[in-house]
Amino acid sequence: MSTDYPSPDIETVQLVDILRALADPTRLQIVRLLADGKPHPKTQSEWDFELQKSALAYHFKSLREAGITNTIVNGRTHEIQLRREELNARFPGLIDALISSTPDTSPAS
Amino acid sequence: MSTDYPSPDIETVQLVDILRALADPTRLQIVRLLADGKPHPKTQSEWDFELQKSALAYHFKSLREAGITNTIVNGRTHEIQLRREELNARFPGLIDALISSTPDTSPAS
DNA sequence: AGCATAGTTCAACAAGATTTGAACTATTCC
DNA sequence: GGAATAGTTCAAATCTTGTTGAACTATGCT
Repeated sequence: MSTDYPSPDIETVQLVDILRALADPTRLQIVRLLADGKPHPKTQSEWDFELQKSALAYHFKSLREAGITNTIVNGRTHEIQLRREELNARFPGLIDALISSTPDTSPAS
Repeated sequence: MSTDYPSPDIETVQLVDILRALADPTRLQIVRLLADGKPHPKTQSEWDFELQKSALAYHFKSLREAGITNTIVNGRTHEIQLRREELNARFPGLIDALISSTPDTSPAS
């Protein structure tokens, strides 16, 4: 049957919801890895988080529902893709700023 | 006595903490109102949120601790100021993207 | 000193977010 | 059809956030 994974229309997406979705280390990291704009399989082994697959599914769903990603169903595997162009049109500069910023700062030595 | 309101060194500020701080409608709105870079008094009547002063104090503290604002003590009144230049150097384009994006979208009619 | 004003802190509560494991659905392959 | 693979959903447990009201600290004013 039509198992469908709808993302909200970009016009209805609110900034605060984008921020809430990205205000989590796991999801921020996912988005950074999606930065190339290409679809990435949801397959647990592709992501090296120490999380159960149900937790990973929860984060993927959060990102999709916030309007950040699209889901592409491909037989038995699913892929997610950053909605880079749409997000850029709706919130100019935001995604670039998030992705280009250094992932982490090493402690002062 | 020295009642002090320390903000973290900008170099130690992590993006995810900035995002967590801004992932709340009240705090996002505060930051938008601070966009002019000038100090704004914390005085409850200056902000028209429907919140107790303790809740407002909680949000101001969250923003300061996340590294987003500075506190300026001026006798019995306090002011907060967006750390615009420092944030811009640390996370280029981020604050601009947040501030320039439309505050809200009206529901489709 | 005494009082008013500005703001903070604290404990308690309510509401939300995250994780886990188990059960479930959908798809592919033999 | 049956087994394996990929992913979702659900309830339960736990943790984190935001709000309130009351008590408190600090400063200014008379």
